[in-house]
Amino acid sequence: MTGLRADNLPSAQESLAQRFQLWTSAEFDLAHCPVRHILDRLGDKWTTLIVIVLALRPHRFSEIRRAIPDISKRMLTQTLRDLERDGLIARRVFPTKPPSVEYRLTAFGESLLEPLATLVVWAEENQSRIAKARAAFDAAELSPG
Amino acid sequence: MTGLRADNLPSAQESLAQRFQLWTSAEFDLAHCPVRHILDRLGDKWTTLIVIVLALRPHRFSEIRRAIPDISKRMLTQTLRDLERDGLIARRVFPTKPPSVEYRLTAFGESLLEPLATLVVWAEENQSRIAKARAAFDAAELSPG
DNA sequence: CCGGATCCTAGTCGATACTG
DNA sequence: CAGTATCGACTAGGATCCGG
Repeated sequence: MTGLRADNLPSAQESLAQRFQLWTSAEFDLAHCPVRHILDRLGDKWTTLIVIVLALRPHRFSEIRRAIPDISKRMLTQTLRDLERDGLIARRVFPTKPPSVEYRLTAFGESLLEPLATLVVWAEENQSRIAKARAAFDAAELSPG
Repeated sequence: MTGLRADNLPSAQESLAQRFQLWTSAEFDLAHCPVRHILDRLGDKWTTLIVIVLALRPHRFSEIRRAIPDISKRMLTQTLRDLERDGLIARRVFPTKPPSVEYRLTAFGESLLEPLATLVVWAEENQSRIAKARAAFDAAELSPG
């Protein structure tokens, strides 16, 4: 407790730091932590977007492409398969002609929505602040040369 | 409202879907959305880990390296600079000899902790479930093939 | 001790063409 | 419509050497 920097932190944040503490303790191998794999996956270029699109309602393959215009078929296929593999989305084929395939979040996938929304909301609320910080930083780098 | 798939969603999740709905509306350009840049940054290989380490207390450069054994100097330097540029961490140089440099979260950086923790906790709680889903999926791929 | 500069490899992703 | 296969560009990131 005393080892933590709790000077100006509300107590909620302090317990949060303790939570991370467990996480970084020696018995926990940060280098090979399975949580890292999950975060890597979530952090990849398309996963989050696709999950958000499917959060609205089930979509067909082409619908997702239209919703995310700059994704290629290749990446869409691949990311959908990864998400299916992880049990976050379900794939359902209708034997129509031409065939159609529907993707939807599983209940498990829906459980990810709330944590994800927390982060997205933070990003939304702070994007201008980050943009300003970047501009200020870049400007400061040039003047004192 | 009726367009949403609210069949088996608790109402909290429903409003969450509506939140995403705004986000994906036509006026909002998903392809060039600034939020994507932020999530990309957060999702990169090292950012999250470094933020978590600094959440515990300020660290010196070498301390962070020890906390995250498999990061290279190159990537640590680069990621720290990016985080500083975004205003999430502060860099302080002590003119000792040899010099030492301390990194700590800014107040802004601390505001990221809670959303981040939400996601990390989810990942922690569900890692075994994902591992099982992957194993099942991979097994199913081989047998009917 | 901190970290910049350079070189180089390995994985990632987009474009294109093709299948069922 | 919903993919698969192949190729080539791009880049993240590790190794190494060097400077303050």
